[in-house]
Amino acid sequence: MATRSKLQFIILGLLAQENRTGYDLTQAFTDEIGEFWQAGHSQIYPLLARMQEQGLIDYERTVAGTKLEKKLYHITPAGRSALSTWIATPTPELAASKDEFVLKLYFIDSASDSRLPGMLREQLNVHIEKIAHLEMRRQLLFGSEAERQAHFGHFLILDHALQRERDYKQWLEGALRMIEKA
Amino acid sequence: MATRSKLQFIILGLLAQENRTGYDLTQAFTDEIGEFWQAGHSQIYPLLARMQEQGLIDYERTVAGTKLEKKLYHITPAGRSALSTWIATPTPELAASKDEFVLKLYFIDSASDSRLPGMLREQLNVHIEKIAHLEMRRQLLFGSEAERQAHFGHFLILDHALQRERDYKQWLEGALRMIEKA
DNA sequence: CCGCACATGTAAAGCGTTACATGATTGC
DNA sequence: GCAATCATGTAACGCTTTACATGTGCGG
Repeated sequence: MATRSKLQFIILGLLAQENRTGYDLTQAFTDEIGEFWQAGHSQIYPLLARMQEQGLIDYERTVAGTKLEKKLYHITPAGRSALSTWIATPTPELAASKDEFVLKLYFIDSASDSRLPGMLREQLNVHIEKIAHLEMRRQLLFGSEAERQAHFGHFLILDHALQRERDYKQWLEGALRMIEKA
Repeated sequence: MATRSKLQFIILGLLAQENRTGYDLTQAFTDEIGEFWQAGHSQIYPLLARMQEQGLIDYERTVAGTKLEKKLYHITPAGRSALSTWIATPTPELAASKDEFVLKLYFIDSASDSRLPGMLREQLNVHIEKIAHLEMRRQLLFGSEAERQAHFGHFLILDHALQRERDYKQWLEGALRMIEKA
């Protein structure tokens, strides 16, 4: 029964919001939900074809200009049903975080390892930039109370991402303090 | 050049600590580092063979009882060098977190969605249990200052995992308060 | 007319999970 | 003797990334 990828549900969710082309969906993984999930067009187009065969989605051809064909996909009732079922299904357990930096730390035994300060500071910069980026997006998307109400789930997870990054930053700063004392 | 999986470096790191069989390595992904990374034996055995061909590791056959062969792997100088290079390489960017629960939230638009309270509470339980588990491990592995000093990196990341889970819990509690007010 | 964005695909290679498959050792 | 654990592999399938491949539309 394999991994039953979440990608198809993301696509269903995005198509439930509005009709989109494969290209639009690809863009969404950069702009909208790149924070939470990633996928390239070479994964999306074949999956769209399979989902259409399964009746979860369908498309109509439209033409831009004189020749350029677009397939504008929309969700079917069966697709809506599958999406709804997925959302209602308990989320059993979270996978390991697979954070490469954390993994590297695992193999450093001594607090006085000469590589540690550089590694921690470099990572600190990465997260400081991430925080700035998330704060900007939060302001942009959810500056007003009305927008929070209209996309409450999105607001929640953006808020969560921001908290997580701030926590990560604090942890790195704490680690730096620990090794400085030693 | 493909993804250049991190798994091989984990194996190098584990073999740098002590010599192990494929079976031992598999166990390590349950006991020791299951918190941070996962891998099954069917991924490990073929990779060990490839790494041995590349000269990163080697093994000697040993026999338990009268017949049962074990391959006891050890890291080679080339393997140590590869491990060291990997650790020293800047960690460019973290992948998206791929948290399925967060993904589901993204598709919930309204704070009054009837599924929200149940989803949040269920997830809260998951994380409360995780916190308890991590606190136990922290106590078990790093109850004494000496143990923190001997495996500083491991201590740091366990501490980080714990902080992350506490943060997650607080976020869920905050979300629950928000929807109760509405 | 040039470059960038729009638009859609396929191919190759490796990663990762689940299932299939086999056999020995140890403790009860 | 039987079960749990030790021990090592292969196969099938799907996911994911990178690269290959092609062509249109639009604005300057």
